[in-house]
Amino acid sequence: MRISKKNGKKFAQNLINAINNSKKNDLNRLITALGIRHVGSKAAKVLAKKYKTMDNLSAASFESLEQIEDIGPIVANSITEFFAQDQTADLLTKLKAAGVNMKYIGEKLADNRFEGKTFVLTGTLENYTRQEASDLIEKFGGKTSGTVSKKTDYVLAGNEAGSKLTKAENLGVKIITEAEFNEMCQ
DNA sequence: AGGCCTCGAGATCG
DNA sequence: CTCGAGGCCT
Repeated sequence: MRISKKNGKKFAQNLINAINNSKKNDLNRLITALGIRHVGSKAAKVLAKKYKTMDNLSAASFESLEQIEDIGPIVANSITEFFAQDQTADLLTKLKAAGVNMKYIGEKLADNRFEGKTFVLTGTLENYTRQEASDLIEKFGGKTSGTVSKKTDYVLAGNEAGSKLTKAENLGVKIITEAEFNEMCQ
């Protein structure tokens, strides 16, 4: 499957973003920006960690991909088809020539205080962007998700929190304020 | 069946 | 940003 007209606009925008952010780029961000079907930020992270470099990923076999946790046959197929395209190879060559980082940067603190904990963010935070809060949680070994379920450990609620807050209350999920979150990160 | 990621669309805000 | 629909994985 080639890149359709429908996806062209998004593709171009993602490409621009990838280039602009290249200074602090980690591999997972670049993978996300490629706009591979069924591969968003979560899957990109898993792929970056597994293959370490874009070269390794582009050469990955269907069998190899399918064995990865959370990656099934549909997603694996989507990835191999993407890298089989001539224009993908051209694109990667150009990005490389432009100095875009193609390697995984494994950064993790020794502090795993949030190990095994799942957070859901809702509302607007005062001192963090969503991205920063999310990065912070991950550096402490925790995870962030988009939907509240009984598996959620904490819902970090900022101002103007939405329906996730109600759902958290119904499920009896622990709700924390930004101030409480700060204390947990001290 | 359950969980949640991905993606598109419509409100939000600087 | 938030939400809902759709789809993938276990």
